[in-house]
Order: sequence, then structure tokens, then C-alpha cells
Amino acid sequence: MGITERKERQRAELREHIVQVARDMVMKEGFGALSMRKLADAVEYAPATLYLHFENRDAIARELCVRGFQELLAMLEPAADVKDPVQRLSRLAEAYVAFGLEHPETYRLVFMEDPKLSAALFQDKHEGAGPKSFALLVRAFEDLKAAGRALDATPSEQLAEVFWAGLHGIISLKLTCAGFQGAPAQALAETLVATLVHGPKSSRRSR
Amino acid sequence: MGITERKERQRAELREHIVQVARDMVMKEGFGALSMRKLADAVEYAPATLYLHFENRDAIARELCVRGFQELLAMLEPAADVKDPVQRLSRLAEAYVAFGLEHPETYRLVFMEDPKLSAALFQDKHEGAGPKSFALLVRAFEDLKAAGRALDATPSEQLAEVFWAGLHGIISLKLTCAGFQGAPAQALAETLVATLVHGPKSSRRSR
DNA sequence: CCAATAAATGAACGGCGTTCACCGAACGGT
DNA sequence: ACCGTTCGGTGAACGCCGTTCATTTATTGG
Repeated sequence: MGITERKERQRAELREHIVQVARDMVMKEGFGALSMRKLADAVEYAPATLYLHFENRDAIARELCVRGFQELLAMLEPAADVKDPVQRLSRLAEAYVAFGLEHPETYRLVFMEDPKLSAALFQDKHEGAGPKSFALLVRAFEDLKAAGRALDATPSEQLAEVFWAGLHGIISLKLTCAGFQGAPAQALAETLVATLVHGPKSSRRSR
Repeated sequence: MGITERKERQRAELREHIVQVARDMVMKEGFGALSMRKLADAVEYAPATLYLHFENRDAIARELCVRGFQELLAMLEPAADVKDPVQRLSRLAEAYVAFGLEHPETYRLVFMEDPKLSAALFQDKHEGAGPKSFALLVRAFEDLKAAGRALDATPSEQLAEVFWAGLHGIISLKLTCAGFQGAPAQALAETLVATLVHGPKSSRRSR
């Protein structure tokens, strides 16, 4: 009949529109400023209408989390293709930091708000976006080890976790404890890379 | 006259009581669950009465931030007295992580909520508790350099910032993205220390 | 043109932070 | 001993919030 298809499409479009407007609000004023009533106002529907498309506010937040993380992943991917593992780590760090600084409110939402909101990203060891991007890092450290430039006694997974934690710490301290760090985030990230990369070859090279 | 003194003391005691009850609520249910009305209920006063002692909810949060940070500092201090800089860093990391895991809601409040709440801790380069404890780390890295066990080309301040960021990243990822990290926080912290400590002497030693 | 189905809504509930006019008790001066 | 003042304390209200549900409005298939 085609008419139910059209309805379904319109329904999906409205849902998408709601998400987009919500995304704008979060990026502009932060997740805390996202209210169902203001969102309803912005899309020109009654508040109750939102509940026809989302279970509740958290469901919208979860959707935004997924998209935010995908954006981050998209920024990491080019860096992950660099062949030299040392440079790859540098580029990954640079991209991660750039994302955090350019999209602070998105970063906050994904990594610093309620675990409930981002939980979906970090389970399913072999499906979710979280583990998938984490694997990029593990691979980088394995390649680094193959080149004899990493702590050999430590599992690559653990090095990757420390690396991610280091980057996350740099960004999130900047976002929450502004002015605590003196050095710019990119410089700290470079230092982080330098400490994780060891070995004989000229290891100090900034970009 | 002594009567105004008594009044002042009672006033201070009530204020203190309010802070303590608020602290309990935050530690038990998180900062998000701290509401002026529930707090008023818990101390058995009307909500409006709280405003005779605090400008607003944020003022209470700021007070809790200061105290939370002092608790953290108290846990760091013994570790800061260790003579050997390598062991000192280990102990500092261990203490920091322990605090974060034992007081997750306090940690969240101080380091992961609105910058407004913790701002007071991180300004006043030579007075605030933040810079003061940061100085502990800088000193540790200076001692480390003196022993020839740190990246000499990098300023101690920057190494300290990376160190703190690394610890913060480990804790805060655990708190927000539970299950993302496979390894326990203490193990990651050890690895972090190992990567920041270089040099000839037996550098791999876990505690 | 009507019955059925789906979309959208207004109004309400309970909770929130915050303000302010008001009350009662304790106080200092006489 | 009385009285005006001062001050800790409060009830009620304002404007927000998320969420629910009975009801209305629009759209569809017969």
C-alpha cells in the first residue's frame, strides 16, 4: 500500500529531527540544559509527544551518546591507518584530544555523565563501538612491541588502557578543573606518548 | 556579654551539621540526589532555613568539594613523605586510586561535576589546596630527575600533569565507563608509574 | 459517510531551587 | 516589668522540571 511506509518514514524523520535538535541543544548549552519541555518547544510539539518517540529523557541521552562516540571514532580512524606505530599513537592522541576540545559537551555526555547513559557503548566485548575502538589502540601497542619500543612485560591491553585513561584524564581535567593544568592538552598528550614509547630509535619527535 | 558568642557558636554548629548531613547524602546517593528539600527534611528544618546558612545549593556543593579534596590530600600526604622518588610515586598513585575507589561520589563531585563547584580549589597558584598538592607531584618528579630516572627534556610540571591526568583518567573511566577497562585500577596505576619511570636501575618493581 | 486507528495534546502530579512576607521568641533599653 | 527591636525560622508561592493519561483531533480503510 505504500501509505504505511510513508507514515513510518515520517515517524523516523521526526524522531531524527528530535535527536538533531537535542544534539544542538547539548552542544550549545550542555547536557544539563537539555529539558524535555525546551526540546518539545524547539521542535514545536507538546512535551508528551516526545514520549511517543522516546521512552524518556535518558533514552534521548543514550542516543546522543552513541552518536557522539561515533563522531569520536570517525576522528580516530584516519590516525589508526598510519603504518609506523609511534606516529600512529601520536596521531591517535592528537585526534582524541582535538575531539575533546572541539566538542566538550559531547565529550562530557559520553564519558563523564551517568554510566547509565553510555553503558551500551562499553559492553558486548565484540560488537559495541567502545571495544571496537579500543581494539585500535591494542593493535597499535602490539605493533609498537613488535618494533621493540614498548614495555614488553606489560600486556598490550593494559598499555592501551593506560593510554586511553591518560588521554581521557587530560581532556576531562581540562573540562572540569579548568586552569589546573598549565600546559596545553596537546603538549600533555605528546608527553604521554613519549612516556609510553621507549627504545633505541630517535624517540623524541614532535609533530 | 557572651550571649552573642553562644548564638554564633550555635549558628556555626548548625551550619556544620547541615554540611555533614549533606556529605552523607552525597556519599550515599551521589551529588545528583542532593536536594535542598530532602536536606532540609533530614536536618529537620524548613527548606528556607538552609538559605540562612548557604547562599544556594551550589554553595553547599562547593563546601563539600573543599572537604572532599582535603580528604584526598590527607590520603596523599603520607605517601609524599617517602624518600625514594620511585617508591614515592608508586605510593602516591596507590593512595590516589584508593581514594577514588573508596569515595566514588566524592571523587565525582570534586573532579567530574560542574567546574563552578571546584573552581575555588584550582586557582590561587600559591594558596589553594589544588596547587599545593600538585606541588607534591612536581617535587616527586624533580627528585626523580635528580636520580636520572625521568624524561629529562620534559619539565617536571608537565610530567606531574601527565601523571595526575593518568590517575584521574583511570579513576574516572572506572566510575563512568564501568567495565570498559579490563584491568583493576591499581594495576593500571602501577603501569602508569612504570612508564613514567625510566633509567638503569631495576625499574620494574611492583608493590 | 462512518467506524477504526493512530497522532497529538492539555492538564495534572509530584518534585525541584529559590524568594519573601510574615511570625514568635529572645533581647537590650528604660 | 514593660516595650520596641532584632533575628532565627517558616509557609506559601513562583516557575521550572520529567512523566502520565484521558481526551481530542486527524487520518485511514471500508
